[in-house]
Amino acid sequence: MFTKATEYALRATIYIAQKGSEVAKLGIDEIAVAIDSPRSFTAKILQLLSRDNHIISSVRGPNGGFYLTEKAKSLPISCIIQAMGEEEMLEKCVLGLKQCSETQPCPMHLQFKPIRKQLKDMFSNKTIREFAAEIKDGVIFICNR
Amino acid sequence: MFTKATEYALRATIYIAQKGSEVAKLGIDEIAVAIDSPRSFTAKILQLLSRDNHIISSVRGPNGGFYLTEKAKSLPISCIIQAMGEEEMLEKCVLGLKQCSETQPCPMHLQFKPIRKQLKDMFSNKTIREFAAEIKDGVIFICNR
DNA sequence: ATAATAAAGGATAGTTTTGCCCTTATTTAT
DNA sequence: ATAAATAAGGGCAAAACTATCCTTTATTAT
Ligand code: FES
Ligand code: FES
Repeated sequence: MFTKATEYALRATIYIAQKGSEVAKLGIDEIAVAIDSPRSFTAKILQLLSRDNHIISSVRGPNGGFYLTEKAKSLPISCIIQAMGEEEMLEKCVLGLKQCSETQPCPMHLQFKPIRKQLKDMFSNKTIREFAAEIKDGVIFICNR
Repeated sequence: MFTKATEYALRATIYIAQKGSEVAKLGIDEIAVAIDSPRSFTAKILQLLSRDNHIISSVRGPNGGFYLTEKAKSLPISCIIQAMGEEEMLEKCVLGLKQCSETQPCPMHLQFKPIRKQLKDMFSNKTIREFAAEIKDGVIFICNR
């Protein structure tokens, strides 16, 4: 469905939102272990989400690390997908036609459209905070290796 | 959603099912133009669907080409996805956890599962013939460049 | 000030996917 | 038989994706 990079972005952001805070930032090592992802690759992704997209906040130096502001936690999960440049996944034709079109639809369009709509809604209507909250309950996981 | 290879496989198979027959086989050139795909890459894919998976039939030499038997046209579209080795797309965790699990679900599992089910049903319940038939009506397209 | 810490950034390598070209094998038509 | 047509197959190159390593910069604690 998504690239590895986007999967790591989603898992990392949700994990940081759940476990970290401005006064208890999380280091890249802890994050990579927690979400079971390659350390350096994950670092690059967090850099992108932080530097270019301001979804994640980061501070260098001792006691530095990553965290999400309360405002950032209120963003819909779809903003991560956008930041990773995969928003077209939620728009494009399932058969790969140049563009998904109502006037020149592919054979799957009619059935696929409402399903894609549900996906879009799922990513648009729930915030990072809401997804993160579920993990705290202990019946939901961000890693199951 | 799917790789380019699988998109081409789906488009090509549906096109061949609609336009071709045992007495009017389609050449790779016509197919590639019709579905707007790279010729040689598409040839490799048809080879795979033909040689290894017996979804498509092929004959070499003059008047040769590709076609689908009536039996093959009755296969569900999901068999193409399987042949292309992408069946896990319909099973795996949307966040990329090692495995999608009921006992250790990710934060999206509960919402995602029914959506994925609809996708699976769409691919399992409709045959290649049914998707192909829609194109004949002229209001459905397999290429819109 | 200095040293330690942790993210930022740059370079590079490995892998997979996508795409192209050219030769070979098979079938048909003459 | 021979020639022509057409898929099969091998090899390779370009691009995208994934991953690692090392240096630099910023921040904090002492
Ligand atoms: S045209 Fe194919 S999904 Fe809309
Ligand atoms: S565990 Fe993530 S979708 Fe099932």
